[in-house]
Amino acid sequence: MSSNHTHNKKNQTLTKNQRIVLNLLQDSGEPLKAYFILDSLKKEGLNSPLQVYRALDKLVELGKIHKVESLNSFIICNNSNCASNTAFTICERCGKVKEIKNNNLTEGVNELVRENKLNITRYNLEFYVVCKTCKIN
Amino acid sequence: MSSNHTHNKKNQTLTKNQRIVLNLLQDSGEPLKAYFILDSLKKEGLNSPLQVYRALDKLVELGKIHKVESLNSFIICNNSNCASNTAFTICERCGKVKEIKNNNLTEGVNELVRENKLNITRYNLEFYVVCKTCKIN
DNA sequence: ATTACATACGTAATATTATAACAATATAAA
DNA sequence: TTTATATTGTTATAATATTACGTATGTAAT
Ligand SMILES: [Zn+2]
Ligand SMILES: [Zn+2]
Ligand SMILES: [Zn+2]
Ligand SMILES: [Zn+2]
Repeated sequence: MSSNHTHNKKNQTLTKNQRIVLNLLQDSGEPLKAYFILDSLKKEGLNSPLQVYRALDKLVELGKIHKVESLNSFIICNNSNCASNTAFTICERCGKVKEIKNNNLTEGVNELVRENKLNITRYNLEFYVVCKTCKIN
Repeated sequence: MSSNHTHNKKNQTLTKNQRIVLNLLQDSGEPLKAYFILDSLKKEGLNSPLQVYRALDKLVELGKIHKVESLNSFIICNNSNCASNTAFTICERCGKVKEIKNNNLTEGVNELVRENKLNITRYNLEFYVVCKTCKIN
């Protein structure tokens, strides 16, 4: 069923619950809310919020997903190695979220952190935008 | 009672509920949670969550306070004119929150936004740190 | 094999954070 | 004054997240 087979390689160390939650986020690509995940995975055997939250916590810890704080949502990591540092653009009109990849912005932030001697352990940056699609309309 | 008199000048356009919520945040200086604010202001006549949330919403809109998204908390604006752009450091050990003022960092972020041609309407930056006090211990 | 330890699981209950819906009142324009 | 807009008060409810408790499973040391 579904697309489990496409992800087995990467997710082999995960438990069943962690795997099915990750797969859902992977297949969606959008930020999803915990209770939406719960509803979506009832058929896979998830019955309680805690099962979802525990899986989400673990996946966040592993850096495989991120929490979009201002949306109370979780999204698949679109980056190979952002560890616990995250940067997103969030469209104010359509809600579309994009993880900002290894580009000038994240490099620049690192520089700023160095310059300002901030003893940063991690950061979460949320940029609210009007995306290209919404700009046209 | 309390310290209303010290803030009247600034807060004259505000309604009663907005004023007492703002005063509490002003006097505290720390991020406070909505239900803590509610409990604290029962004696001032606030009875329901909605009264607090409505005041908070308005104050955020006016830029007088900010929401610290990852803490579900609200903090007085420590800056004259950050409008809707915010940047905080949050100590991972003691929870202390500082709003980053008009310094290299915020200027640098603005520059990055320009360089990357991001069509930003506003941003919220949360830097997790170990503060000086916690670093020593 | 047995013990100890850490991690994960399942379930129920509860806590925390936030909004919907509706009637009333105040404030500001027109 | 009439009309529109914003704010209030109250009750109920929705949405988000954690505590508590007992069980199971895997791993490593004895
Ligand atoms: Zn990522
Ligand atoms: Zn959009
Ligand atoms: Zn501010
Ligand atoms: Zn600290």
